[in-house]
Amino acid sequence: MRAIADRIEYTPTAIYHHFRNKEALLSELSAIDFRALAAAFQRIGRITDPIDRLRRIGEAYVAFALEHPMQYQLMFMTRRPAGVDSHQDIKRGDPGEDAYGFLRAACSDAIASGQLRPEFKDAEELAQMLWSALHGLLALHIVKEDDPWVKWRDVRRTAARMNAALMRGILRHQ
Amino acid sequence: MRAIADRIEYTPTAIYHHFRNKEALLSELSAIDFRALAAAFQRIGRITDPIDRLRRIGEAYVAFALEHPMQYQLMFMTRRPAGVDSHQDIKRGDPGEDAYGFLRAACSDAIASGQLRPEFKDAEELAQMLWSALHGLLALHIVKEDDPWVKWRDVRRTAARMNAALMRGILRHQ
DNA sequence: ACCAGGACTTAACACCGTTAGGTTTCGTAC
DNA sequence: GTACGAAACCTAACGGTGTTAAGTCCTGGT
Repeated sequence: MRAIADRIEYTPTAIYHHFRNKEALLSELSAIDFRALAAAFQRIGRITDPIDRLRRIGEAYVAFALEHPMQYQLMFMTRRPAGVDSHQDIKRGDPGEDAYGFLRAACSDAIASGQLRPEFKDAEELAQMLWSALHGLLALHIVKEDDPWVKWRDVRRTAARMNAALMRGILRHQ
Repeated sequence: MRAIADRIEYTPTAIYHHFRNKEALLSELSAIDFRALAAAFQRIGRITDPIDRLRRIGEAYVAFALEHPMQYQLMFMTRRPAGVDSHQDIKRGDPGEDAYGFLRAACSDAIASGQLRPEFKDAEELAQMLWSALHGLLALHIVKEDDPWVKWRDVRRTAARMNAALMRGILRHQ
């Protein structure tokens, strides 16, 4: 808070007239970033083949994380302590919902298209699986970037291979 | 540090006679946990089929993370700020190396067995892919446990599905 | 008996998020 | 034109954090 105050050339206390506390400020920043991710997904549009759409979502997700690593950490790698929402918040839709909803919809469409193996019939579970896999690569790369015992390969390439393998693994044919 | 001091009924400063600082203490705790994970992997043994071995490693990894979530966070979800090693440390093998090495060896064997698709010929990359995918699920589940916009499915089941899909996706036949 | 060194403590430092209380600024109503 | 209320902002301080300087105590070896 003091560092921010210095940067904006105000007193630390000034910030508290605009945000309830540090957590509220970070939540707002995180919400902005979530809207940016949702916008990036929206730009993909409703590609008719849901499988292709899933592939594109994966690519866009990796690109976003690599282009905005700090934001990515804030959004997906720090626990946000369950907003107490002291003065009854409008409780408007969580901004994370949009991006996740876009992925879930694509998963739902993919299931409906009948191209997936029969064990994949829960869109929520499928979405969590695909999302998590890519997240793991990005998160580990950030956290264990300079751990000597892992010689990191190019993340973009590994992510592409992972995405391809995962897609092959869930598809009914081939 | 003060909380730890309270628990062990010593003064905070007493800790500094055994550890250079908080980071050194956490590093040591992390190292202990890494040795425990390596031991769990060692217990799997050298199953002859490397594919089966990879599957078992994945299961053991998930089990470890779910049984020791705090330790998992310390090991894989917090950045450890590149040990400055002021007074020349013995630089003995990083304890994380053992567990990761076990996985990498299995990947190497899998590649050598010729059962994998031709694009997978880098053991390091393959290890990072398989490890990351499972890590992502576990990490997101911890961080986004009570975010309202994700209805989390049973992690163990999702992990099993992910593992299976990933294996199918890297295998040459089927 | 001495003393070197380890184990431990007291007191304090600088930093952090946060708050109580006071001051300034400014748009609006009379 | 003045009064007023609210917003914007500041000073000073609180309690908490990791950390350190300096001193005390205890113990084992010569």
